[in-house]
Amino acid sequence: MKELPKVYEPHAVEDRWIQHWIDRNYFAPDLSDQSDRSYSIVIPPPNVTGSLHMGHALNNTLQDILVRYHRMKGDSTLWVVGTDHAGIATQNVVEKQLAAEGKSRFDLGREKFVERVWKWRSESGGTIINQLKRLGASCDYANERFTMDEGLSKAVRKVFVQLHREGLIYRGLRLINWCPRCHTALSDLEVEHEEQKGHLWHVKYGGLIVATTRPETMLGDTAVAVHPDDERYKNWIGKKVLLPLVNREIPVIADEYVDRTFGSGVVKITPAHDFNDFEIGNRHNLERINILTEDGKINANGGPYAGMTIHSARKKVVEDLEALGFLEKVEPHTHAVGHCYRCKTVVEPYLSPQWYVKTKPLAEPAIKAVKDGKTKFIPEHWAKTYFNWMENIQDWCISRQIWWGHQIPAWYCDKKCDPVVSETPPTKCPSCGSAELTQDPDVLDTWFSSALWPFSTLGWPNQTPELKKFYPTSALVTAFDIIFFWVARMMMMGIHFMKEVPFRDVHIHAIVRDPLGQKMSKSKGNVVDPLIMMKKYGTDAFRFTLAAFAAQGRDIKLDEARIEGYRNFCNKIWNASRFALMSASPFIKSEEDFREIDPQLPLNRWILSELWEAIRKTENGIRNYEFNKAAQAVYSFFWYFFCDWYLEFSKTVFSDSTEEQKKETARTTYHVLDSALRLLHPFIPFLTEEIWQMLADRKGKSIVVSEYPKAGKESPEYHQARLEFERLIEVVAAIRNIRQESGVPLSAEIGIVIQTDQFDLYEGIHQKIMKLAKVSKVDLNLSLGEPAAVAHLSNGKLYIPFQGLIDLQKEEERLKKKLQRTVKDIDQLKARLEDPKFMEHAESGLIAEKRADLKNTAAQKEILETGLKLLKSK
RNA sequence: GGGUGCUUAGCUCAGUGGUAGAGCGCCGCCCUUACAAGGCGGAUGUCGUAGGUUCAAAUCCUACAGCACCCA
Repeated sequence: MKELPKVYEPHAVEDRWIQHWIDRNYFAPDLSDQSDRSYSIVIPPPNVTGSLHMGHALNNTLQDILVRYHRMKGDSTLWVVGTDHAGIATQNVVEKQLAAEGKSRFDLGREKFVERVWKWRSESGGTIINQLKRLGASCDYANERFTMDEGLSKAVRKVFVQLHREGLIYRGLRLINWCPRCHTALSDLEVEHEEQKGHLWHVKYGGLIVATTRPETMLGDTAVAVHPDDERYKNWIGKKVLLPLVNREIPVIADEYVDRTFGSGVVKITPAHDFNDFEIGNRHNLERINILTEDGKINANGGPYAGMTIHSARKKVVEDLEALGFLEKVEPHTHAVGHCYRCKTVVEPYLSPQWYVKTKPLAEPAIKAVKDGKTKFIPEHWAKTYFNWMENIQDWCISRQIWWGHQIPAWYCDKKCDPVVSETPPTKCPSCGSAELTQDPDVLDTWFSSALWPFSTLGWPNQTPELKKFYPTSALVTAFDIIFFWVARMMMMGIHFMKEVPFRDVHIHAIVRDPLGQKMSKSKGNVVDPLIMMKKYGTDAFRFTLAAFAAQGRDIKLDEARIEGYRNFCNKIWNASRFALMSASPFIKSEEDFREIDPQLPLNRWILSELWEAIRKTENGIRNYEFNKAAQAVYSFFWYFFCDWYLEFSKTVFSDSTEEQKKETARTTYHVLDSALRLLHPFIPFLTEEIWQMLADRKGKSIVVSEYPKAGKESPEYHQARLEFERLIEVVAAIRNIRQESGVPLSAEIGIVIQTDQFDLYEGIHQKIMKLAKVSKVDLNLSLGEPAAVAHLSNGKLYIPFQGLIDLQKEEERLKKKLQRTVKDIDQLKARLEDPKFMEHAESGLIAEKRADLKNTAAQKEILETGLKLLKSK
């Protein structure tokens, strides 16, 4: 007999097992496996600067459930882990460190700065990986990847060069989104639009009134535009107006783009500082006047305003306009302003030469792949979001003016020939032969390398066994907010370079929100730290909570009370196991005693059949990404069927049965517990391993690589056992109800009588009724000698003779309450069955069902009325 | 402006055509030798509003309201 503490203490257990699993290499894929049963997932690589937040916790818990499940199913399973170099974010971190030392990156120079980032990475970059381990994530840690690894960098260069050769990467001078703080271009996606209260200034341009939200950009105006059909301004088209303050003559042009209803219907055109204006400028061949520096200050083109920030220039321009009488009026106005997704600085449209990916040719096959079902979104409706973006995709600006990242493999010669794009540094310019070559100083967008993640991590461009076995990957698990950033781009690159989609399934899961439903963010200060939750309630309980919350199509408002509830569940598992070890272990010698069982007792057959049902439901849930359903199935099986009923019933066997029956029940207890642990293991890895090891000498094997439980076939005998236990539970519940509601103290001994014509159903279960319902005597079909409390059973009637124990008043109330409900039910059922339309249209099975319901309810009513009569006769 | 999702018990959420469910909380009774982080019993809902389809609607359709998010 083994003795365990009463309360489960998770922390020591968690630390011990994760290390054990890693040491034993359980998470490594089996490449020698010759079958084609493989399962692979690549982790959405967390930023190397990151630390585990709720989004990671949920994302990786779900992946781990999938991966552990498939590993137990015997699939050759690989979960690729690694981090993303997170160009701008990481550079910001190190620049901040430098700033604290009073230095900038320019003081160090590029080479020294990059060295410094690498140093930072080797010291602090492992944080999030360690946190993943604490979460129990069963990744292949032995083969951790990093987007700046030599192998992955080689893939990046190869992709760049090939796309360039194919004309899918080009360099162009266009407007880009410029972050004046990060000093770099951003892609459209990296700009977050936010509604802001601003003003609409109405300014006199000669005889015209122009409405603008950004008066300072007038320094770069090269036209004003009206709608060609706008009668008010027909005569102005082709004329010139004088730009105030700047005193430059600019043309009045006509363009369909102008919204006649906005402001005065006349807009200023600043081709170098507004995306729409840029397009208009191209159409009308307008001059582009850049008025900003890279710091976001007014440059020399701004005349007297040069050197001012945008903000102060705006203020001064407005003041000057007003002073000179050019300001017609000012209105409050709300408009969307773009901010840098990394540092939240307002971004500026800025004219600058950058590298682009021509996305349309890549997007088309990526759209088709989803339409053809080669990749499936789960839930399906996210495909719409994907299509919507892909079908309207813009060319992707991939160059960044920072130092940390993959430097663009393009070189320029001193003669200004076309750039040389090459995987290795060229020695001379192929056009002019010059050996004076300088590499493009820019680096690539971080998402460029993440787009290659599903194949670059598997060794591409080398044809490795991993690539062969695990590409395409089985599933990608992520949140909706990076469908564009990442999922779509992986689709494009994967299909283009591998000729095959990067993953079969894309499961889009919820976003974790705070209790008020707001997105968690550091700036709002509403973040719940998963590490604190894990510490407070145990990692297993925390993981189970996330799974239980992970219903498709709804965000998660994290409620700490739920975590506490599942902490209690873990404790329940612990104590049920404790009981099993105490009561059943004397009958168990080894695994052999409970691995295969063929029980004869209905009790044991019944729990097996419930176990199988739970296995089917859990497995279905996992396979369909319905993690909440899977969690619910395994939770209710364990707590309700196994603990509340089976273990309680088993006590009657252990206290009063033959040795043979005890042995069978012990073996079943172990078998069911062992299976339940394996069923729970993908959700609750640590606790299940701990107990699984206690059940028997596992000879060094781990539950991690144990076999996933299988649902057995339900024979007629098992079905019979199930019916018997449904009856039994019904009787016990009825007795308990009477006891409690009619005020019979637990200490009081009561006897019961069951009247039934299905004798055999109740014959064998007296002991169990007596034990669970605290009954001292059960008689079958005995004629009643005295008045009794009554209850209806599916196959008979239950009587509890008053014996002076039942509170008559309370019993009357109980009966009346029940009767009331019965009468209501009968009325409803009758109305249904008497409705000719219902009888005409409803399926015959349903009608039969309703008839049976009515018969049953009528019998119930009858017995309750009998009960009331008995009371009166007393 | 275009789009998506949500609105069910006090709270957090399941529930895609047949008499509304779970956890937590609440009200009783129990320290019954696995577990008080527990056991047993109980109460609780015009399923956002208004129409429509249907024999039958939380569930399908339409409109509206509120909330959240995405895109421009």
